[in-house]
Amino acid sequence: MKQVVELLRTHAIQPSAQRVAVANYVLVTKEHPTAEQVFHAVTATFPTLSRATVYNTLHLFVKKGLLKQFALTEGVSVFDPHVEPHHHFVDDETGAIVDIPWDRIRVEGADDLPGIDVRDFQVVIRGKRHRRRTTNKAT
Amino acid sequence: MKQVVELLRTHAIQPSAQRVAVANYVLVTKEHPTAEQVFHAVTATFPTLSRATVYNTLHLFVKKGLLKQFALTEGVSVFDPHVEPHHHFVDDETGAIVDIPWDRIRVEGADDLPGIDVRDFQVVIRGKRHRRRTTNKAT
DNA sequence: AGCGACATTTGGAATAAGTCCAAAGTTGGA
DNA sequence: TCCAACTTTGGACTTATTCCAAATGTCGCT
Repeated sequence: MKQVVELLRTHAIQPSAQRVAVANYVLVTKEHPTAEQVFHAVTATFPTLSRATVYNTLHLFVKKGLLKQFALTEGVSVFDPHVEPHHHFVDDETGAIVDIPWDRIRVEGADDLPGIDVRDFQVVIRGKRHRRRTTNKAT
Repeated sequence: MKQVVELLRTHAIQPSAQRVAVANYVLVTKEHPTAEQVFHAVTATFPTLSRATVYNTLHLFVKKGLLKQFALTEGVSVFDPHVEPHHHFVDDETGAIVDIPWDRIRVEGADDLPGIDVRDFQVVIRGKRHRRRTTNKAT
């Protein structure tokens, strides 16, 4: 908890109560929440928090490099505290988003495209998670 | 023009005037338009077309396999008549989206992830286009 | 402790993208 | 011709997000 305050300070962010509350959720989660989900999660413990502040704070964290913002599903942005390069899997059935480690996938040629100054890239995978592999037949 | 009617028929789509008008734009463009952009482009020649019909038609085309829908920029979907697997480059400065041929990039390991039934994947590249090298083309 | 300057938060209005709906229009085939 | 199914439409509604001006909080200085 306390180290979040330090983390914000080292990123030149004033650690207001609201920002600390948002940080304590969004900088830790692996769920790739939308802004709305952040709002719901944080208002549980900080009921006076406003939506506008959630948006302000998320965008500030993105600007300061504490978060990444991704467009992986239609209509909404999701936020991810995992700021190092990595890939994403999107479960078509549930909408769940899962990080895929950078080294798990080998990509060749993406940063060497004519006329393009590549800032970053990632592989986006869609599909479904399959049921646990067991020797039982479940039907 | 006429072959669009045939194309719709072979995909079990009744070729109404509205659908043909939308098809003549969206099945040909390389611009990755949003629904709103389709609406604007097509109402230029078919002024009575409604937004609802544009959405209905785009979704129908997606369902019938004539279009792909992608979430590449925040908040909006774009539509792409290029339905074969390929990658995308998104220009950060202009928002322009450009297809990258499948074979231009080699990806290894994306379809072999534990617990995941991969339906498809693509590389999404972000950056900016750099100055054109003496491409002379009439504007 | 008080003050001013600045930063931050807030609720609500505004905007944008998309969905939903019931009524009206169109069409193909018996 | 007529009808049942299909298609289109405008408008209301929802959801995500931005914008704004007022209120509140913070900090350094005296």
